[in-house]
Amino acid sequence: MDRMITAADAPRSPGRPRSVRADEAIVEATLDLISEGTSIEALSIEAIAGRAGVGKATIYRRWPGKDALVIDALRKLKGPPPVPRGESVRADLLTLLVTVGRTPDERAARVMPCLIPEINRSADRMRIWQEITAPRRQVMREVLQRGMVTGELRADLDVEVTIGLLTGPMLMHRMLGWEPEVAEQTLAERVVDTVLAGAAPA
Amino acid sequence: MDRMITAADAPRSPGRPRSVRADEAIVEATLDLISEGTSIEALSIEAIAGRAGVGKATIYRRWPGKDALVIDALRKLKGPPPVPRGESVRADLLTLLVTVGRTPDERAARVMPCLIPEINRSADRMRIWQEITAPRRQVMREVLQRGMVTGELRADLDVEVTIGLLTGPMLMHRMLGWEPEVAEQTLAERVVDTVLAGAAPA
DNA sequence: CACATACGAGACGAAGTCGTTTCGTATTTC
DNA sequence: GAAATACGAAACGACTTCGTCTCGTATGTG
Repeated sequence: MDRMITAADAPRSPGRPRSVRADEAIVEATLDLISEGTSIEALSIEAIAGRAGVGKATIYRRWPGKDALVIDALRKLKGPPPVPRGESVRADLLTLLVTVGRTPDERAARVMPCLIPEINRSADRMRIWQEITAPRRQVMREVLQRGMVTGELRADLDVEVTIGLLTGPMLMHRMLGWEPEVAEQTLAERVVDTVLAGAAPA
Repeated sequence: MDRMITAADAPRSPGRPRSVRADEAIVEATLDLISEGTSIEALSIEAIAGRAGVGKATIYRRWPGKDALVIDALRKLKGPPPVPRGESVRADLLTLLVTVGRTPDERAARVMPCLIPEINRSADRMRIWQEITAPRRQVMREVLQRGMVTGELRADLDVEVTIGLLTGPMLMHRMLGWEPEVAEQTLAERVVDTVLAGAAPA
């Protein structure tokens, strides 16, 4: 994967050092533009430079092209996965569900839908996506496995599919406008409770 | 919504009539390009004309611009929702799930992910999306309600959320590469059975 | 201080796209 | 046969973006 040459790098060479301020301004401008609706394909270096208040050369000095810059910017967007409090499985799942498709950064919710076409354009990018989202799935997996041990969940639960059952509707809600009138907290509760109860008669 | 002026229109005026062959070639070329990964924003009239073997003027004679053409092309892509056979709720749900994100046209599965950013760019487009997908959700809703009557499903089932539980994982699978190693038929069975059984202990 | 490098700004030619218009030709009605 | 309209092809001027390069200036190391 392409890596930028940051202000932090460089073996203390002579001359003026790279501006950390420019580093951040470029990445921020990139994320802003994407989150405002500019598709990655239509994203231009000119626009990024203009938004960042930076010369184009300053960008090309750091990244070989648009794609490498975008990948670096998206890496910056991700935060650590949320840590559930561990009280009950139901409460932990609720905590995780309301953050599906979110990160600490408010722009993430708007950026994510824009990435789906990119993901589907190459197996390589889909792999990158899997790596980024894996830690979050792992957290949910551990909560479910804990529930199977404590008896809060059935012992023969299909854990992987259950992750999909919980996550899928939340993603649909956020990315496809499913059930737009229902608040996220309410939807999360209904999803968890319906998954727990099952559709078959008691 | 903008409408094209088709070969079928025109009150039998004199002069050479519009070529139906060109109509179809333009729409087909548009769908081909989108399904091959060209984002809608990056889609060019030039490329469509070239692919269709048609002059640009022939396109501008029918549609006012790119957006109107794309909307018309997507309309052509949709087919009627599948009709479940009505044997058992479980079998009907399986039938519906394997067609989630599909239509009779093979390209639909590749086109759909490309539309998500467009949907999220305006409330108007999200509404159009809802209208297109509503009939399919309605079919699943009826299957679930039938199951509540026959006793195959619990009487107090949250129908809307259950639709999301069933559909969401299949969409994740298709659009985000979730569980890429699992076959669709197998995944559909596991999803249905896990939803039916529920996660809580028996 | 001398030197090296980065900075923002912008000029550069090449390429692509836009929507319109003009070709010469083809097809249909009256 | 005359008139009307559509056809594919291509040229038009205006615009945007590309990646490179050159300005004059700023900020570091030695």
